[in-house]
Amino acid sequence: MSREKLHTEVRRDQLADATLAVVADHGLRGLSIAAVARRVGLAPSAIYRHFAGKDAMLDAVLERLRERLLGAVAAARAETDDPVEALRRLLRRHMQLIRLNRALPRIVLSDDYHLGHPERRQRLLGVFSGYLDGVAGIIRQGQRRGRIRSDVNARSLAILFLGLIQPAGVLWTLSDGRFDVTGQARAAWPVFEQALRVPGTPRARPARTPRPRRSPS
Amino acid sequence: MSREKLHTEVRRDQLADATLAVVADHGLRGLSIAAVARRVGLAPSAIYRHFAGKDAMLDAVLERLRERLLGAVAAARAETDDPVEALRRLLRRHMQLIRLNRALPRIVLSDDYHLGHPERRQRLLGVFSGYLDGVAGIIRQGQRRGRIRSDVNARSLAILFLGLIQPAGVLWTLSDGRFDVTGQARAAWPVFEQALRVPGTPRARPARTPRPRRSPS
DNA sequence: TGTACATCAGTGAACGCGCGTTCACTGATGTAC
DNA sequence: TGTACATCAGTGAACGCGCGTTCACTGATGTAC
Repeated sequence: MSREKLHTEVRRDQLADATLAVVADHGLRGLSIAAVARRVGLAPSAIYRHFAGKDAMLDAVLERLRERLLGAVAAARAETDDPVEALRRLLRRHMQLIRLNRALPRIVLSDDYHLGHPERRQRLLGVFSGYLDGVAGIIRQGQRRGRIRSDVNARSLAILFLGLIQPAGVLWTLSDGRFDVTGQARAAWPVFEQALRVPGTPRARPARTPRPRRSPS
Repeated sequence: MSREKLHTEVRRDQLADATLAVVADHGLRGLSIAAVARRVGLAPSAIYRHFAGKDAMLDAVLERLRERLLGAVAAARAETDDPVEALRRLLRRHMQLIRLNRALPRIVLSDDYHLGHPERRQRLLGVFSGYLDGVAGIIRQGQRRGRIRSDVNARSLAILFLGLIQPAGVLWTLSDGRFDVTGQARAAWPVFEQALRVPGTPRARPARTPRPRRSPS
């Protein structure tokens, strides 16, 4: 195995990745110090040179997921000025994030991660809040411009947006990747878009950025 | 403690309830034979008079949750003939189910429950499918009657309906009951209703059964 | 450029703990006559 | 209604296992002179 000495910053990164991989393959319950060590070719005791313990390792992993989630929100916002289009892109990005990080739903949805660890639950709630704040921000922008209905508060709509993603993610995980997440997203998006529309507004307003494929209505 | 001898059918029921309670309080990770035994006032070894092992106990618990979930669908269908109203009632019932069975989201969403147990994953997927079939059935009925848009398939809409519930449930669990699930449901429902509407249909068609409160539009 | 020393990422053996499960047993409850 | 026996839900002690963590150690890498 690797056996060679690496600087602790490098190892920490490597170990965080390995942890995500183990969780992706074997779930939180299958996550053990030994499994992570095996994955990078170290003795279990070596882990303690880089993390105070298992808890610290899990904290590092959550931080990593937080960055990626909020990164997706920021990227979607940066790509376009149209709020509705930004949401569509975020949906895409989020689905891709789940497909690439199978550990994401496992950690974010598992109560085992935070039960009995109040500080950790607080942090996880913080990640959710941060994400929802980002989405609500986009929605509020759309409301100010009259593109999105204003009779429902942005936060509730943001949670509804999350509902576009979460069940699909769960089914995808449960079916071991057989469930078609992107297909579901493609089918659900136009429905959500109609739900956002200001009551009385006619059908399709063209988005500011051109769309690649359009599902046949 | 109880110590008295009970017939095994009675004990099995009691133990299944105790298991749900332990999971509600301490999560799947906190679920141990000892904890369940303590809850009903028995010695840990007594459990094995009624279940082959921990796995069998978890199977019984899933069966119980399945009954309650599908029961909610059946009840909602039975109460009204209007498909859209049936969905609204199911939403209510499902939220209540979560509030009363805090173990429900923990078990249904936790990968620890099924990872490494292919048969169990299959069963859990079966519960999901059964629920979604029920919802899709209601939706198809609405589509036939022209109350619900037909340009999106019923299954996708059913998953979207689940999206009304799941994120709320997760936030409720994470926030330890502080998140207002029913409030979210009340806010999200009209949006979902609009999303279902056949494009071009005017605003409010009165439901066949009268509604108690109506959120101010 | 070479030598002496400090630092620090690695190892393997050992620990204590909690947990699921087994087993020989007890004594209350149900049943046959 | 009473007696003898079978059944069966209970007990407590003991087990083996996996896991997180500790600790004395090794030897490679970096640094000071």
